[in-house]
Amino acid sequence: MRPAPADPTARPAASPHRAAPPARPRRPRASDRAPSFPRDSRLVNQAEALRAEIARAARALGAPDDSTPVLERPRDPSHGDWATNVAMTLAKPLGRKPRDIAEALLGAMDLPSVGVIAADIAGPGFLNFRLDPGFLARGLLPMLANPDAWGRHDIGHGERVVVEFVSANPTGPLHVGHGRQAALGDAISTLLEWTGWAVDREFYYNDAGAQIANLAKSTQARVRELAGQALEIPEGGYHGEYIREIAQAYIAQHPDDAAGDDLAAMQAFAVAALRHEQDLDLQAFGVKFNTYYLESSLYTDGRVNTTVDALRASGHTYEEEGALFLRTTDFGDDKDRVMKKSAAKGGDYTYFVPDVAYHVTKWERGYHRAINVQGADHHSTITRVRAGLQALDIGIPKGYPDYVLHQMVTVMKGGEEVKISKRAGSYVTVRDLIDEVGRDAVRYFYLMRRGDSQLVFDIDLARSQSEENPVYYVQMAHARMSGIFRVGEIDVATVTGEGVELAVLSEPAELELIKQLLDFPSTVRGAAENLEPHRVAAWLLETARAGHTWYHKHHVLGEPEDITRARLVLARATQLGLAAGLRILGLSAPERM
RNA sequence: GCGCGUGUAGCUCAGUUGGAUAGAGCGUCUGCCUCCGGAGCAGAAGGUCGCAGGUUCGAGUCCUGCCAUGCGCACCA
Repeated sequence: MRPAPADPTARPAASPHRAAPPARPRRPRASDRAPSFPRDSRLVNQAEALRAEIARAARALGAPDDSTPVLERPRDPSHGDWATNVAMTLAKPLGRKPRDIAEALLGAMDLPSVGVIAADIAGPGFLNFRLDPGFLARGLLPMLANPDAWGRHDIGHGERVVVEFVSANPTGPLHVGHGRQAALGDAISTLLEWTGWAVDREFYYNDAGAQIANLAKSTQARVRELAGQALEIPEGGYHGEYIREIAQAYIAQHPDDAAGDDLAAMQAFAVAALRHEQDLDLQAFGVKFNTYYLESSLYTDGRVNTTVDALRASGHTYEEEGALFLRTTDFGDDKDRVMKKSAAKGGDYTYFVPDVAYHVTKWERGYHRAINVQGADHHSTITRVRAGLQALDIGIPKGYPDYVLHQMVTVMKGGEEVKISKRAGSYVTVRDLIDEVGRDAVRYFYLMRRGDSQLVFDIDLARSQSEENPVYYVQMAHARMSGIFRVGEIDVATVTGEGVELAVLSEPAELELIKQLLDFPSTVRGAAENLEPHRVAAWLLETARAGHTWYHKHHVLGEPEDITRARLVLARATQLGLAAGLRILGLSAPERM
């Protein structure tokens, strides 16, 4: 069992005691994004260079300084490598026809300096650019020179953010919904790290309250059953097989209480056993948390009481029929919520009160951004927790914390829905999935869809080792690229691209692959800003496809030397790109399969 | 009834923050195996983007109203 709770002072905040810090926007929005164009020569890639040049020309024509040229890769290759719609968007502010503006822009741009070899005006005013192949391929060089930096951004400026996920009650093994949270939370955390945030992954244990009491009574029922009494699992208790195992272990270690009279001891024992079990589940899944926070500690250290007192003082509470209410309707809820039950109902605090106290600690621990990953069935907590934080009026911004909700998971096997697990009884566990299909496949399947669509986990597909399984398809692409260096006995460290004529990478499949790889940084950025790891999964699949296509069509080894040298650069870049994407999602990048 | 989601190819899903002829995988059909790994590749068919309005140069994407569907709406957590 871990020492609990996480020591809030273990990692000093930047300024934990600053009074009422300025509110931070919850997340960058399109409208917040500074239309900044790098003006130095160390541009991230060609796209940025081209964008900057378009912006420069646009300003020269009198466009407002904050106009942001949108650059995109046309679906139709005949439209060039990059296209922009600035001429259309500038039509109104400049009071000119889009096509006229497009023409003027072309005249004002220094095309060769950004690698453009052909540009034309199409349709209502699109500007299409075709890049010099060699110029395009040189965009891969920074990747080879510094693989660890490729795709990273500094959006967070090192600010601290806490991502809370899984946060299961220690009342049973983790179920498939927790698994989705684990995969999502871990990938979102990694994405935030890649974009310049100082991330802490936190697990909040609901180890207090009614569910834990139920756990204790369920354990007691099993202990007594083992002592020869009739089994009487209490209402709302836990029926899973694992409770019996815990009871057996309890009796073995507490021979003096074979009758099951010490409820407190059984509770402590069961919680410890299940926390250990959940740790093993997470270990099997490869998810690590920096901090664990125990709900029970909020009671023992007085934070719950402090929070309740502060809420009372805020004037947003009232008593009715012996219960204490928080007037959450002051903050957009549709009805007020009970904070403290009436004496007749036991007089306990309802669950969201410690939750509010807990989120106060997040703020006080210096996290001015907090993200909670939860199942959609916990949706109703959002309004309550936020209302509580607002009622306290201690400078916490309105949208704090941020929530990423995911929809339910159903598991399919043999064309039928799987609903039960042997050990847990009433639900399928993460461990069941990992045992069936392996960690990598579980992670990928969890992450390949948007969180807010329901997920059907197809065990048969996930365990199939063929091209129809996207995990194998992606990992195979990486293994193939690795295989080139293995077979050619080439040390990848020698593949730097320096002095290599990359213009020979002119085959359509090569250009396609290069452009796909160059998309990686913006994919990472978009995925991080929107907290949507599935974008990386989609990128991986497309990149793998482009890689397989290229690999099949063109040989790297055994070609004329200049071609081999250039293609080794592309193979290395593909290998690195795939490995980076896989790493973000928490998957391995095997060298051979 | 109210709140939050979701409705896109036969199936499972993307859709670059409003762009050009809506994409991918699987499935189906047609081809291709002496190759750095065929655990692969090339191609084809397949769509009134739930329905109806609206906003504008332009809508799968934004707005409104319906329809279907998932979750939630406790002095449970």
